[in-house]
Amino acid sequence: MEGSGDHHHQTVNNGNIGGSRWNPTKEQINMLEGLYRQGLRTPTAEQIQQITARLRAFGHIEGKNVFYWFQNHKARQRQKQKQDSFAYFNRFLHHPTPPLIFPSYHNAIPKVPLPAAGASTKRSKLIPESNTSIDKNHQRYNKPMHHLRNKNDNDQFISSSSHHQETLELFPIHPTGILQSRTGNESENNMISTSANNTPTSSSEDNNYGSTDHDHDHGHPFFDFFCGN
Amino acid sequence: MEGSGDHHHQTVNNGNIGGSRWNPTKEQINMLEGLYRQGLRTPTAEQIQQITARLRAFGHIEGKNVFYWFQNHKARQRQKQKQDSFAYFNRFLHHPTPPLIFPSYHNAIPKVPLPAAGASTKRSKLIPESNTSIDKNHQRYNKPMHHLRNKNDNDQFISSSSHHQETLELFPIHPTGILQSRTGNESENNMISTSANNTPTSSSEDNNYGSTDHDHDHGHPFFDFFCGN
DNA sequence: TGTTTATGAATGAAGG
DNA sequence: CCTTCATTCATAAACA
Repeated sequence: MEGSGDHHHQTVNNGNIGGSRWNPTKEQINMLEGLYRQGLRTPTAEQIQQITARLRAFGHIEGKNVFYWFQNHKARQRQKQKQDSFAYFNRFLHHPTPPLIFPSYHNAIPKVPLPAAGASTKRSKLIPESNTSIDKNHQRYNKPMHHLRNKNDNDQFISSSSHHQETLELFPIHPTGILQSRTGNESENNMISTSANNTPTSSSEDNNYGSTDHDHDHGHPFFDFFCGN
Repeated sequence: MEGSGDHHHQTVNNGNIGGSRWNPTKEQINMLEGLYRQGLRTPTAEQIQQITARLRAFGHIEGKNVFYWFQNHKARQRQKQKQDSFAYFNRFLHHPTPPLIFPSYHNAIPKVPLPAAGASTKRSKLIPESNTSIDKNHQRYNKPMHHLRNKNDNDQFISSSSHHQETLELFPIHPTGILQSRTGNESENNMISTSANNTPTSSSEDNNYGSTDHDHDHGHPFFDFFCGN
């Protein structure tokens, strides 16, 4: 029925055409919201598959649309709610007259998150974590520090400069022709090159080098800019 | 007009000031991508140092930026690949006319070998549990791919091949009281909790489930067909 | 029809 | 490495 009229200028793109961004139909949005209200926050892959499949009956839709929708919706509900709670809180501050006490037996609490509820947002951590650790075995960069940066040259945290090495071998001006496999040996020159005949040939299996290289089509020097371009 | 102030209008923050998050310049991205295509996936500490040093010539940048960039880029490229393979795989599943009959489809998805890439997919992890009932349903949507202004018809996502029956529980019509899947078990879920009396069925922010009738386009509970039961 | 708002999409940054 | 959150960008939609 709803499809016969379509008078609600649902705009175009429902038919998947256009190429612009996905524009959900009312039905799709209703369903997504319904799911969200049911508690669905971050659907799994399977869930997304199912949702997408069902929603497809109402118009073009892809898995990523569902994924993004939930991401955005959750994030925005949260931020909106944050503001609300703030306003709510402010109201209390400005209004020393609470409307009424919540009945204890009736649980319809408006759930006020209260921005500063102690252990709130864990993301706002200020942990005194001085990361900057290196893999003991491979001298690998481990989680960088998130804050407390020098704003200058704080990159030295990486290596203890125990062994000096060519500082700029990473971007050789001349095509050395060898694609390094860092990690192979700290002593080795852990730098990539702009070579064309660089086949990982993975000497070391652990070396995460050409494992899934499905997107590298070496054939031309990419680093001309490094060299001068 | 570019004489001395060769600052492209790359939005802001390229000058390092501001304190916001790193906003890579085009040059920086080009170089990073170039390195990536050359096979660099997880640069070592020294490599990061060098890369950072080089890229700093184009704008403010820190080691952690490079570190994160590689991590994100790698992960997202992989996701993209997964999406593609899934779309490819799904094509057969959805079409009543597959080029050939499927050998087995009960469980354990046959890792489709990527239509366009030779992805060896040795990373495993991405799926088949097949046995052991540990299945905690951990397979999540791995982020959709981001096609650069390119409209593609691929959707779907990682599979996980879990033939688990959770399929039906995804959309419970009636408030069973249990959250269909893992959703708010991450601890942080949603801060609120003034009373700690949170009902699992209803998330947190939106507690108006079912009755607010803001979604009445169809004359039937939108989830009954979702249930597909 | 130009401006504002809502929201899909992308990605840097972390946490675990 | 994988998952998730926060920000931001881009643009269709809503509005006056």
